Amino acid sequence: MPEMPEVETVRRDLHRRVIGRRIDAVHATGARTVRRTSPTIVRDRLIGRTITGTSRRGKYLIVELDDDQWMLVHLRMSGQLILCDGDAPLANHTHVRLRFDDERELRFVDPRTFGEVVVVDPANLPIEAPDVAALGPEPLEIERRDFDRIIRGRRRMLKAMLLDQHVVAGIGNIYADEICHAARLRYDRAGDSLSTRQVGALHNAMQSILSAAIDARGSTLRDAQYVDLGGLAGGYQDRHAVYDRAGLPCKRCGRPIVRVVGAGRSTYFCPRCQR
DNA sequence: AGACAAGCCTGTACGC
DNA sequence: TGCGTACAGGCTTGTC
Repeated sequence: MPEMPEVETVRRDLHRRVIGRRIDAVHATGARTVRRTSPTIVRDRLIGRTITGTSRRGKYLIVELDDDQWMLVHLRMSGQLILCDGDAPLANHTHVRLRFDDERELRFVDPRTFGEVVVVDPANLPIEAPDVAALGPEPLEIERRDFDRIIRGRRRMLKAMLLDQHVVAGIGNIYADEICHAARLRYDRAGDSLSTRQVGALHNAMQSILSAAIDARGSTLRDAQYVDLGGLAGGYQDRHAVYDRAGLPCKRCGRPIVRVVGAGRSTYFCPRCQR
């Protein structure tokens, strides 16, 4: 499940390996993947373009083109970006292929087809990609004071706010649970019940967990949905303190981790460490 | 064989 | 009434 650390890992790989490459051919065969526009539009906007940079907003990967357009990629649950030789065998569920001038290909592979690829004019972002324009601040950039104001100004559950891309952009189910555990706060604490000190701990946990996850090249779970640009797994899953560890001992206190289900999603936490 | 994994949007219902 | 909030449903396929 690619979240911000996984997307950032792919972005950094991409940045090192495709800057300056020209797109000579485009195969956009997965209509659902390019649903925001169409296969024809995606192809026409990409052919002949040279990649000039990369960036990221939340879980959106941004590939910057020489005509100032952006190719936006969202991996959602099962999307993968793979860079390989143009003659490498095609994986199942390959929906978009960009052939570069050096014969390599960037491929978007996505079994569940929740992910998407779209080419937009960033000057028209609120029109062409309103969801991207509406994203909240980056979790590694937001100041403690601003974070405090947002979190403590609402009654909502802590985890719901961490997951809300308008509040802070890039956190998903795995890191939300890990951050709450590191901050020693229950997932269901109401924002306005937290002290300044507790939100400070949350801010610190958010930045340290996400930074450590980026350093470890992200989390690859048993289903191996997330791999990096070269198809390799990340390393942060071995350091998860709570996620997918129901019944296993808490790494801090030794008591069993509990799994609860709310709104159709699993939450893992330690009832002793998190209050 | 069916539960489960989950991001994100939409629609709906609820409580204060 | 209205706002903020919570959650089910929809979309999807591979895995256990």
